[in-house]
Amino acid sequence: MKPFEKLPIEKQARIVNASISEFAERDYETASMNKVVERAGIAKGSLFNYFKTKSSLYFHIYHLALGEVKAYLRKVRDETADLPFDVRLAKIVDSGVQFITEHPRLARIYFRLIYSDDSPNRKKIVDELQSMSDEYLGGIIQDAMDRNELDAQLDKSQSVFFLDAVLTRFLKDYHEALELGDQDRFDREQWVIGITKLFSKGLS
Amino acid sequence: MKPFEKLPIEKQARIVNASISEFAERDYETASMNKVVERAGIAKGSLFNYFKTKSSLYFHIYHLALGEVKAYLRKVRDETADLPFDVRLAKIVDSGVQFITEHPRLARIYFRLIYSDDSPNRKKIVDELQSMSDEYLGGIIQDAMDRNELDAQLDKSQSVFFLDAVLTRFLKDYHEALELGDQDRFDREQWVIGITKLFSKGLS
DNA sequence: ACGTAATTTGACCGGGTGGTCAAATTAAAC
DNA sequence: GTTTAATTTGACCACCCGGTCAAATTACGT
Repeated sequence: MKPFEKLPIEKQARIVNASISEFAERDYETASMNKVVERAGIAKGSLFNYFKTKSSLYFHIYHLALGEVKAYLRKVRDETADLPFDVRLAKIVDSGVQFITEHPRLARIYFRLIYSDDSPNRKKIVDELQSMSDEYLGGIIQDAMDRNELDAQLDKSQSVFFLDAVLTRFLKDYHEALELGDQDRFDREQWVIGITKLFSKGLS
Repeated sequence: MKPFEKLPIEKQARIVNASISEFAERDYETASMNKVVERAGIAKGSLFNYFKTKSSLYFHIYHLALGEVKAYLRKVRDETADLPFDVRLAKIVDSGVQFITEHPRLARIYFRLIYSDDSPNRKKIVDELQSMSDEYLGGIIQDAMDRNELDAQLDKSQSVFFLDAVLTRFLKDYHEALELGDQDRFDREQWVIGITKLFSKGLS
C-alpha cells in the first residue's frame, strides 16, 4: 500500500486540494512543490514521501481530473442514447458547461494540458484524449448517421474533428469568461441553437 | 535611437533569431535569458542593455511575429476580394499552411500566446488578436452575405466564432504535425473541401 | 596620438527550484 | 514500559533564474 493511501482521508483531501489549486493556477513547470506544501500545511519531506517526484504528483491529479471528465461524458452519452442528434449535442454542451461550473480548477488543468506543451508526457496524454474524443464523438455521429440524421457519406473522422474543434473552443472560451466573472455574455441557449444549426445546415 | 537599433544588422539578426528559437521552444516563464545570450553569442549584460527586461524582449519578438501574420492575412484577403466565399476560405487555409511552413517558430510563438496564459499582458494581446480576427473573418462573412452566398439572417459574431474555431484548430493541428514530421497525414485538398462544405451545407 | 564617451563583459546578487536526508516525533509490537 | 519501526520534519544541496554594475574594451572626435 502506497504511503499516500494510508493517510487519513482529510489529510489526503488537503493535499489533493492544494495540488489542484497549484496546478490550476500555474503551468506544470511553474507550479511549485514548495507552494503545494505551504497550501496543504505539511512538510516538504512528507510530500516527497507520498509522491516521489513532481511529475508523479501531477499524474495523480491529472488522473483525478480525467476520471471526473470521463464520468460526465459517459453519463450524458448514456442518458441521451435514444435522443436525436441535435438534442444530444445540446446536452453535451450543457454537460460541459456544468462540469466547468462545478470544477473550474479541474477544467483549467484540462485545458492547460490540451493547449500547452510543458506537461510531462504531453504527447502520450494528448493522444489518449484524442482517441477518447474520437471514440466518443465518433459514436454519436455514427448513431446519427445510422438514423439518417446525418449524411451517410460523411467523412467521419473529419466530422469528429469539426465537432471537437467547435465544442472544445466554446467550452474553453466559456471557462475563460467564467474566470473573469463574465459568463453572462454567453447566452447558453443561443449558442446551443447556433452550434446544432451549424452542424445540421451550415451557414447558408 | 535605441541601442539595439544601432547594432549591425547581422548582430541584430543573431539576437532576434536566438530569441525566436528560445521563445518558440519554451513558454514565456521557462524561456531563459541566459540561453538567449548563449545562443546569440553575446554577453548577458549586452542583452540587458538592448532590452531592459525579459518582457520587453518578448514584446519585440511578439510584434515581429504579429507583423508577419498580419501581412499574410492582408495579402490573402486583398487578393481574393472578388472571389466566392468557399474559394476565399480555401485560400485562407492555404495561406495559413504556407505561413506555418515558412515560419514554424513564429507560428509556435503565436499558438503559445493564444493557448497558454503565462505571456505578459496576455489578456490585452488576446483581446487585440480577437478583434483582429473578428474584423477579418467578419468582413469575409459580410462580403459573402452581401452576395447572398450565406444566409442574411446569420448571427455574424457567432459565425465568426465557428470559422475561427475550426480554422485555428486546423492550423494548430497542422503545425503540431509538421513539428513531428507528420504533416503528410493532412490531405490539404480534402480538408479544404471538408471545411468549406461544413460551413456551406453542414453535415447533413 | 590622446582623451573621452559608448559599448561590452561576466562575476555577482538575492531569490526560487526540485529533491534529499539525518534527526525528531509518533505509532506499533511485545 | 520499552524497543522497534514508520512517519514527519525542515534545514540543506546544487542548480538556475532575471537582473546589476564596476571594470575592461572598443569607437570616436580632435
